Amino acid sequence: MNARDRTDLITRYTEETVTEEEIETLLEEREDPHAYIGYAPTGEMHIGHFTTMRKLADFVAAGLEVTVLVADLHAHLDDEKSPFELLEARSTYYEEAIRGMIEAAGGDPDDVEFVRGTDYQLEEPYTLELYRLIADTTISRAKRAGSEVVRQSDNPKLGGLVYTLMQSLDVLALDADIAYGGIDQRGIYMLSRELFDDDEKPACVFAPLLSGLTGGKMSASDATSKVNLTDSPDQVDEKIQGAYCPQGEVEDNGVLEYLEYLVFPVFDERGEVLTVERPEEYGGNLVYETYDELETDYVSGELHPADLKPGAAAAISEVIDPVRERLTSQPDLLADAYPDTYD
RNA sequence: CCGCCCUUAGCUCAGACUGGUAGAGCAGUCGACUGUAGAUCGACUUGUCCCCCGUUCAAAUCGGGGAGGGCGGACCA
Repeated sequence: MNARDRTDLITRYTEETVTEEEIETLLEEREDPHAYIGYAPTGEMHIGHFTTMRKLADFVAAGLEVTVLVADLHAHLDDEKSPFELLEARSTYYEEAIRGMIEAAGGDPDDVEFVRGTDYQLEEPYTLELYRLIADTTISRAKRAGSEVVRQSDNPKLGGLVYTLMQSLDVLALDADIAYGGIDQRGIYMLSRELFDDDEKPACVFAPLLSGLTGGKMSASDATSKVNLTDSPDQVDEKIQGAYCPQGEVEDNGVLEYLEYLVFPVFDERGEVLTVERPEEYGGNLVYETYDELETDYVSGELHPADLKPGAAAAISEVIDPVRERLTSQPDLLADAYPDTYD
């Protein structure tokens, strides 16, 4: 693969790349540039995480060295979302879930290096650099950078601001050439690019954030707005059945987005196609090899939501199935990480 | 260290002055209408009124103590 093809692979199904030229140049000059994604082990992982993780298989295929940072300290710094005592259990669960997602997406988890925040964030040179950033950055600048990521409240703690600076610094600490994450991470990595020299600042790749199933954004606090990795086929079916899904409309349509960014990319990797069962009275079954074909039928009205939903639910279940199996076969993982939910 | 304010449904809050079986909006659940969902109607559900003690026939409400949160003052060789 040449640099151009590798760049295309790295940037496909993404929301934004900063900048494509930088990435192509990087690939021309270096054999195996280094990409990283960080996750704070807070709440249970869901289908939105899966669409983001799927890309790591593309990264590996494009010849990037890939690191996943399990940012344990960040999970506590962001409004104490994870209690200090649970950081270890949640980090273990996150790593296992992420391995499962990479494998389900057709990648080999062993091609990815896992790092914990506490592996390097508690000592020099990291701490010293962090203090310099703290001294150098205004409160309003840090607040703006982290506003889409850090939990907002009337009485925010300092943790949220330190969180933002730490994540900006992680790029350097991990020696990453490319910072990857959801588009919500944009502000933080733009701060990174602003703070550091040209030869240190990261190129960025951002994944789209999928709409929630209830219309609008996916919400951590609303179980019906998203499919969890451990949802049974029946639960998935129930959630998709209840999803906001206006006929012919693509806007804010979580069901279609799940298909575009998760189901079809994974099916493509596995060599599968999507079958939509439809009663004879409405024209009989349909088979789709690509998302574009499906969207065209949906927009034209040929494909009705009531027929799409069961087919989409089955396909989603099929995609998350290996991850669900992996997690439910180790019940202690979730029980230890979320004792209040699984007692 | 001192002073003041706040704590009521999943969320935002009213009710407290003047004690009498705890409310609204949003959210949620269920029906109707759609070949899905939403929207729109219709119905329904929701409580340790932060905790303890006291006064009273009766306390979310009054008094005392405590916890958590917020704001301000003072100190600053």
